[in-house]
Amino acid sequence: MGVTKSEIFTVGQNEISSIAKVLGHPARIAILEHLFKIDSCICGDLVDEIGLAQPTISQHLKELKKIGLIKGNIEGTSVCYCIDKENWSAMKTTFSTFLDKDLEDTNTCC
Amino acid sequence: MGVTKSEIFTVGQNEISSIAKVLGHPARIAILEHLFKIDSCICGDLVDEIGLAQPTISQHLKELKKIGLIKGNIEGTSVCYCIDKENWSAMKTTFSTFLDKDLEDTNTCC
DNA sequence: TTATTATATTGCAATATTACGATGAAAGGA
DNA sequence: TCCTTTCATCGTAATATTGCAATATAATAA
Repeated sequence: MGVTKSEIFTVGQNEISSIAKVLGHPARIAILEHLFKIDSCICGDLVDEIGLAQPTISQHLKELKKIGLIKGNIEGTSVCYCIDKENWSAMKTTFSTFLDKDLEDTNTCC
Repeated sequence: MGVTKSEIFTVGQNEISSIAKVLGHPARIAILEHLFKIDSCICGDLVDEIGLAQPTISQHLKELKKIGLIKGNIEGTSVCYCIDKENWSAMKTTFSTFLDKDLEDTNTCC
């Protein structure tokens, strides 16, 4: 089927998994790391930097943009992509809350 | 093609994306949350709890086990699955390092 | 206007993922 | 032994993802 049954899960579970899904590709991690590193970017740089074809990079940028982790400003014929720091922080909070679940309990079993 | 070109990315990028990919499904988030909540579990519980067919749950458990986030102990006819806390901590560290990249620089552009 | 540059979109092929019915395997109970 | 319970695996259908060539679009330059 290939279709995730999102409707049977909570909003929170879908939110976390949606973020994780977007982060679940090395090209998108590489893009984000590069954007953090130079703190401003145009798409052409990324094509050279990462080594995938231009349409492929464009597609990955679209995914990152869709969940709001990056934003792009048109500057002449090129586009300046950068991290959306506000959304990045919000995402980090959401994700960290999930990651820190191991701190909440002290029981042990196996 | 559907094939990720892992070889052009760094070990770190592949590591982070691999973890994220596994967390990129709400059923697996739900499983982890449930395991944290009751801190011990058998697979049957998860089938009732989550609402997917038993083979589907089993498949998701396999994915989680493959990257080491959970472990399973056979107990009679059932299996006791639980979080592998050591690996969970290691994963959290890896992931947090990536998430905290926004703290490393102060420049702004867009 | 025409050409150039930079990025987005379309279309498609290859492969991966999700889900589940059917079946298998292993342990315990009757 | 045979049955039941519990979970894993197999096989398969439907859909999603990845990647790229070709093409479209938009802005600027000549």
